Amino acid sequence: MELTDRKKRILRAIVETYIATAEPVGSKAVAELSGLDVSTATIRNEMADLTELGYLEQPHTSAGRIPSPAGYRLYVNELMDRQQLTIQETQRINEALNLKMEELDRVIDRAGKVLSQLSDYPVFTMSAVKERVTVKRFDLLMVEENAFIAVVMTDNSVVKNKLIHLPDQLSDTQLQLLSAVLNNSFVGLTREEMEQALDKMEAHTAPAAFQLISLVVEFAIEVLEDQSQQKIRTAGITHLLEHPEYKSLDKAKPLMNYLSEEDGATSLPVKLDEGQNMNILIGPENVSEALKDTSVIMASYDIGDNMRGVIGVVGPTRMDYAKVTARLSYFADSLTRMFGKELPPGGKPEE
Amino acid sequence: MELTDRKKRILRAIVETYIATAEPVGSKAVAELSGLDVSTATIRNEMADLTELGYLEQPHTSAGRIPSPAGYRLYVNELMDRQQLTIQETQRINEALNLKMEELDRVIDRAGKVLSQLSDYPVFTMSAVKERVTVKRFDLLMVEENAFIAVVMTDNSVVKNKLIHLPDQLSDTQLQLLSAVLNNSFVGLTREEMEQALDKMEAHTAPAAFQLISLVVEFAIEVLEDQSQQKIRTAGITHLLEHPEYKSLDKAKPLMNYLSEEDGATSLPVKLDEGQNMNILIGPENVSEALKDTSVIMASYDIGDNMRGVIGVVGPTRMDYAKVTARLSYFADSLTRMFGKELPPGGKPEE
DNA sequence: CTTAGCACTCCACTTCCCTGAGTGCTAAAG
DNA sequence: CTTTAGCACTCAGGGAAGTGGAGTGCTAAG
Repeated sequence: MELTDRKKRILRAIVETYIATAEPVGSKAVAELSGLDVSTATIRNEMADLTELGYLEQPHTSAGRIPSPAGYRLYVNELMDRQQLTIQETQRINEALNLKMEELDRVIDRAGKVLSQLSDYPVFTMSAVKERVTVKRFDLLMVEENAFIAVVMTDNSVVKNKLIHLPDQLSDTQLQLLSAVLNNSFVGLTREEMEQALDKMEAHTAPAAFQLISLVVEFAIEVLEDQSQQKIRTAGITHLLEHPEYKSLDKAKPLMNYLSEEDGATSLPVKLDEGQNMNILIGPENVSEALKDTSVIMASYDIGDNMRGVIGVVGPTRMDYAKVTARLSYFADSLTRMFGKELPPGGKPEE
Repeated sequence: MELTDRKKRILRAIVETYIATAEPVGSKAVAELSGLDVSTATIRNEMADLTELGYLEQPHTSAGRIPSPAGYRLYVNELMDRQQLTIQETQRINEALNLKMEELDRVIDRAGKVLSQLSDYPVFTMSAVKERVTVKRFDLLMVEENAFIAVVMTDNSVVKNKLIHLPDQLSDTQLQLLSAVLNNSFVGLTREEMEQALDKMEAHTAPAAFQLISLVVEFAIEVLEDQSQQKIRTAGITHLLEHPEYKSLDKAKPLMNYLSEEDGATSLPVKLDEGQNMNILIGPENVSEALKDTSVIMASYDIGDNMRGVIGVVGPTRMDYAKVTARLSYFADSLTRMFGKELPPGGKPEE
């Protein structure tokens, strides 16, 4: 059954006041704020209906109402105004992103921090993943007789290096030979394939040579592992403490721990279906126990080469959805615009 | 004036019980715990003396006593037992450090985390600095016609690379030429010297070539900057919340913010005089306002090549100094042993 | 269907009191 | 001169009781 327009306006007024004040909303407040020209008694009747329908909750008999998760859901789906960003905010974002166009990771880290400041909530970022990452080429650079630098470049254009010390001396020719072996046998392989190839090679290779090869290949494997790992970082956890629902430490502590422990954050619900680029999880919709009273808003950004990342905001269910989604989507779009292919026209902040 | 032995035992008992319980200590508790066979009245007299001398404080008339900063100072200087680590703990530390002997930064990061878990306090780490860092050599690797990898190796054996895209195509010969210029003119220079050399070169070099050179040199400058910067990281800030002095959020928030904002942490009092390898700052001895009710224990570790880092623990003045110093010094020693030259015999965990 | 009125509920806050741990002082004992 | 016992005093913390007020649900009238 569809709600009447008046019920919607009442629900909306309740959600928004509750978001702003964090306190149960009574019929009087609704009468004033909803813009409806009816008495509090009428409002009370409507509120009783809405409670009946499961959109509102009552902490105790004589308190006002607060939105239920279903109420929030309805709000974000239908009722919410899409907020605009101020010019200062867009500037701030742009500065944060443009800043020297450093490495991807660092830009995203910084993006997380700024977003956290703008939204007053903690933010998590997940750097992009690709299904199949392989090594594109190996380079070896002699440094001293017993040390060289191994440079590994992956097919998503990440370059990593490592200084490798050797027990024995090594000639230039040997190094070139090594380079040839590596580039012939280990290019284009994924991590697992490399491990297999290495195992197979062990049988018919001289131990000394094999040791040398595996030194470099193991480094390459590490690099690939690192690439395919979903690295989740969080920023601005302390913002939690600013919100009244985390005034009691007993409430704040578990969530803060969950977010600050890497392991915890790893299980963040960073599923984002293909095509969809913004997702809101309200309270109990979260799988993880620690997030039961928490909402998560996340957006994805596209990076070239099949890569995709997620950036998201964590806050109490009474989170300012309108404000956060506006900022978040602008961020995600900016990241996409910055790293990825062209954005289809229309994907601008003014949604 | 020297304190009598009995006064010292009483002070010590008070400090230790207060550390354990976080509550003012009364004469009765002292009588039982100090091991002295005297009445509470005698203890009271002594405690009155100690208060007079400034070693103890009284939150209000009829509460027990708590140690003053001077009392803590005396405790850490003279009274404190040097704690031993359990075997499990040393194992834990060793695992954390050995783990794959990754990059310096990561090892230290991880060390910070484990230390924070072991001590239940937040930990900060500062990576090492060297006075004069220069580039030891440049290497350039062609990737495509319009892109190459620049590899920069500094004299403290740090290797960084960057993928550089070009507007135009570049031949192998040109690349070799570029490499020669770089290795001839910019090796052995510090950041500032490089900037000067680059300026001077601009006058008598073809614009196209100069642009190419400066692309790489600017990257090298970034690398050096990065090296000479004191990078401070913190770990385990949420541990603060476990301690009763930060039960009220008003207390916890400023300190947490101070620690989690990079800028704030930068001003941490990481001075450590040469030769000294453990330092304790108690409450008001800290310069920064946010640390006034906070103690900082820090230890330095040596890394080869004139480099030195600091790792430290932040906690309430009522922090378990004995426990923390034991763990901290073992950590610092392990880091030194791992990266640096041999430790002089005797620098073992047992003080 | 809307509204005014009214009795009722219950949280949040204040006030008050009380308890108990701890103190300082004094006077006696060693 | 030091130690001890005794005692009156202080004060934070916690519970009990009381109160105000916001909000509700119901009823009856417009």
